[in-house]
Amino acid sequence: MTIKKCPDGECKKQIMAVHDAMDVLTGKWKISIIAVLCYHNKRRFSDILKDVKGISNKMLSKELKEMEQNKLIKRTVLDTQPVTVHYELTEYGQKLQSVIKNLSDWGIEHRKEIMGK
Amino acid sequence: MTIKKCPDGECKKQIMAVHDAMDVLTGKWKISIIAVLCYHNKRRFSDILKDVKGISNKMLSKELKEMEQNKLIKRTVLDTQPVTVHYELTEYGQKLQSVIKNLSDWGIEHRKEIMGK
DNA sequence: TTACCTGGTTACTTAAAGGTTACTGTTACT
DNA sequence: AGTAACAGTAACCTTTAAGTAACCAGGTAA
Repeated sequence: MTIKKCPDGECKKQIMAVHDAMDVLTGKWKISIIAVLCYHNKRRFSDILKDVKGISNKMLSKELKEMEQNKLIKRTVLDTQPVTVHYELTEYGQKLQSVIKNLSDWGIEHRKEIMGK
Repeated sequence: MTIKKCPDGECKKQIMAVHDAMDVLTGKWKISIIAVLCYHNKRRFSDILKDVKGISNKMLSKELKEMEQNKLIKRTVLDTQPVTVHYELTEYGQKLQSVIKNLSDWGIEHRKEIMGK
């Protein structure tokens, strides 16, 4: 990567786009939820509640709703005895994985840098 | 990218690393500040204040301080008439650019996806 | 009938992030 | 003497994010 001067306006678009992406990833829980859904392709509400340590049902419900609106996950209601609900990453949501990998790689380097290498 | 099952513990490390990276990038202003410092290699406090629209001196001061602690930027006090201070990305901070590029690319796709393609 | 499971919602409270305004100290200009 | 630029600080207030606890509806099983 080289430092490139933005041809006027380009910079702002890029900053907007980064913020769009960040909106989807920020908060205390979203990344953990995405990770769970990477690991177990399909997962029920109460399972995710157990997988993501510390999250409350309120927060989980809220985050899942947001992520569904953002088309990152798909919600499926199953016609079982006590109704169960499946959540899974959409094909599109799975594209986040490379973004997350990238962040994670930098984060690992960062920790080394700060903690003293 | 394929969905890979984490060999136990790997997942948690990755999630931690992503959160480490996010800590550095979240908040309303940090990405804009980094962008400004990408564009003009060196920049004074009052200039950044003008470049980043809407930021207050309090916030700018706070964010710059944090970013300096995280070794992303370098602060240089110049011995001029009214003292001026230069801020610039460290070599290490410049590595964030590929991360930001990645986020931005996904963000652009995301906006298309949500707004209706 | 009472109690429990699932997947939530609602109301209330606390903690963190961010905004606003005013102020400091230094030098220089008029 | 008064004002202005620079790089911040401090005090105070508002907004947003998150936590806690109770509750609800539909169905099951004892």
